[in-house]
Amino acid sequence: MTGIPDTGGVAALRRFNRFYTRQIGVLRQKLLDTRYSLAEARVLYELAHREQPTATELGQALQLDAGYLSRMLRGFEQAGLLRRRAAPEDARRSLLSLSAAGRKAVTELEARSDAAAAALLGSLDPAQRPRLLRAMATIEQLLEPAAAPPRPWLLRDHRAGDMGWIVHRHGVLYAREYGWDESFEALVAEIAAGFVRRYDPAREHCWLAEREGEILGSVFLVKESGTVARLRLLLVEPAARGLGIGRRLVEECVRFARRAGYRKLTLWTNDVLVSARRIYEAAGFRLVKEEPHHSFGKDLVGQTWELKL
Amino acid sequence: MTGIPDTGGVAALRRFNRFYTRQIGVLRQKLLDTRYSLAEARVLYELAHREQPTATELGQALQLDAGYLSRMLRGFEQAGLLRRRAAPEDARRSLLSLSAAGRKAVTELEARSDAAAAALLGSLDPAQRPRLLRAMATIEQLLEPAAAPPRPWLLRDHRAGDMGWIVHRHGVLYAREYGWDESFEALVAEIAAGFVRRYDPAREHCWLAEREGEILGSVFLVKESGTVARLRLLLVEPAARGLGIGRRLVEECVRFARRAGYRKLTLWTNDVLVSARRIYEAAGFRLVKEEPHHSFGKDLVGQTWELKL
DNA sequence: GGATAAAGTTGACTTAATCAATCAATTGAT
DNA sequence: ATCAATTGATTGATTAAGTCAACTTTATCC
Repeated sequence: MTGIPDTGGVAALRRFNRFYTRQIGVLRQKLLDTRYSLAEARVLYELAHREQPTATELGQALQLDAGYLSRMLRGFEQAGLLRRRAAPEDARRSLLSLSAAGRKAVTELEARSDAAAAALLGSLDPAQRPRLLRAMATIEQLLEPAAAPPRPWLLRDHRAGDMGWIVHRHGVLYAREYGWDESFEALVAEIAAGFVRRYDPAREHCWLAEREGEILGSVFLVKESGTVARLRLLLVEPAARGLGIGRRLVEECVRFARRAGYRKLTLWTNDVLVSARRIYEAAGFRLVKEEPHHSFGKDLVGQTWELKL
Repeated sequence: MTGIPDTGGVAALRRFNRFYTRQIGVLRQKLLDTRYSLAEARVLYELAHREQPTATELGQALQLDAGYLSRMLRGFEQAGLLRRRAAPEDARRSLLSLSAAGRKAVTELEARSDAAAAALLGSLDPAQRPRLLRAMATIEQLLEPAAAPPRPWLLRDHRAGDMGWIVHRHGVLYAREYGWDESFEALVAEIAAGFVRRYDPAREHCWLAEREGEILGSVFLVKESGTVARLRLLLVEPAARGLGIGRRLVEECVRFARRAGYRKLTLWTNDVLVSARRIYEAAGFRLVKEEPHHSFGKDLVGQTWELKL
């Protein structure tokens, strides 16, 4: 029965659909005391956000009947909201664009929608707002990955809770991807605790990659000796791989190490971590030592990589 | 400008509303090749899921015009889907209930909705389904806390990633609620790592309270000596307080300690943690020692509590 | 150059939804 | 006990929303 989800999931999904149908109904009410219907408002919105669309284009985007849309557009034109221009290369089509009055109407509608959305958000505990927005982004992303807007990520320094998060994700991901046992998570916890205990801001650093409050990756740079720095615990979330986050984190370490006056940057990893290997190679690291060991419940081959600074 | 959220949030919320309007439109299409409109389908659904409702009750629940609903109900009655019975205590009202044919119609509609929902879920990577459902539950909960269905929680043993999670939440919550610095998070990391390193399953345990994959609380019971056990790192998420999770976690420790043959259960806490104190008192712990100390960037009063087993 | 298709329009129509008026039963105040 | 006010439900009248099919014009493909 693969592909058939459990009944609980179906029921929950349907409940959410009923819930959000009501929710949208409530928001629609706020639109309805304008002179535009929901369909009209959506057409106006699309007109404002597209470059000279054709009627067919709008109809497909909004799943509207061509005849219905045709009349609606004529109405807009008569009301002075819309201008049509024959398409130069195809006289059957008209290129649609809003007039100044049309743009004004859209602006008013947008203001209303903004106000309704802001009211909804405003009614929430500020601490909960990011949770709501993140949940919405998750749903969009899962249901329509292609259309979801690109979300930028950035680097930041560590703060309360980050050490635990790093331990958590190392524990989960290495168990899932390589079957490593709990002793690895314990090791990461010890390293993270040691970092905080002996943290020397001038010579050590921790970076986290974050996207809308969600941590996507992390790395440590710690002092090994006066001239040698060590890169540790490079991690990128599976969902965020391929965005160049790993490369960026390593670059940041190299730059910091240079500036802090280290002569050499070293790191220890294992041969199974192939995508990390590629990042180290690209950053100029050289493999200087390999030796088998038994750790974390597995037979592994440890590798030492170095970069002259 | 408190209460006015940032524009980014408003834009994201509106985008989600547009997105889900389309989403619901797509699902509606699947309903539309039955002989019932969306409004009719919703009325039938409510009829099936309520005990002898009145027309007004339905109208309020679904925000339908009384006249529109009245005609719709007459239609259902003529089609043999609906039976009305005069309310014994108020002859103006009729109690509505589905006939066998009505229940059959609802069953068919439900099957369609189930199929549409299952198809949507089925198109997803199985690993992502819980993420979708959790995101939906989050939205429901945030936007309509009262109506969201109660979600049961349960206790489980620890597994990969849990130690890190526990460190993470301690770090975040004690920083936020009490302003403790990073050395506390480091201490928790050391304790968690030590637990894993020296774990003795017969005499030690870790419990986590979980709700739909989300961790709500945790506690450790560790060996102090042959006859003394120590309760450590009791934590309950702010969003889950008041559900009795803390009490349950402590009870579990006490039960385990008794069964493992310990003579005494001890714990160390700080006087600022007042709600934890109440839990310990209720479980029968006695405060045996208090002493001021300076830790985690604060002046605190440490407390030792004990329970004879 | 003729068949075919696409973009858009129009007429005819059905369904959905709203509003106001109405009626009967009930409630509450005196 | 009586009567105004309220409530539950229905009906008539009307408007808005949406669909379907026929049709015109222009473009495309052999």
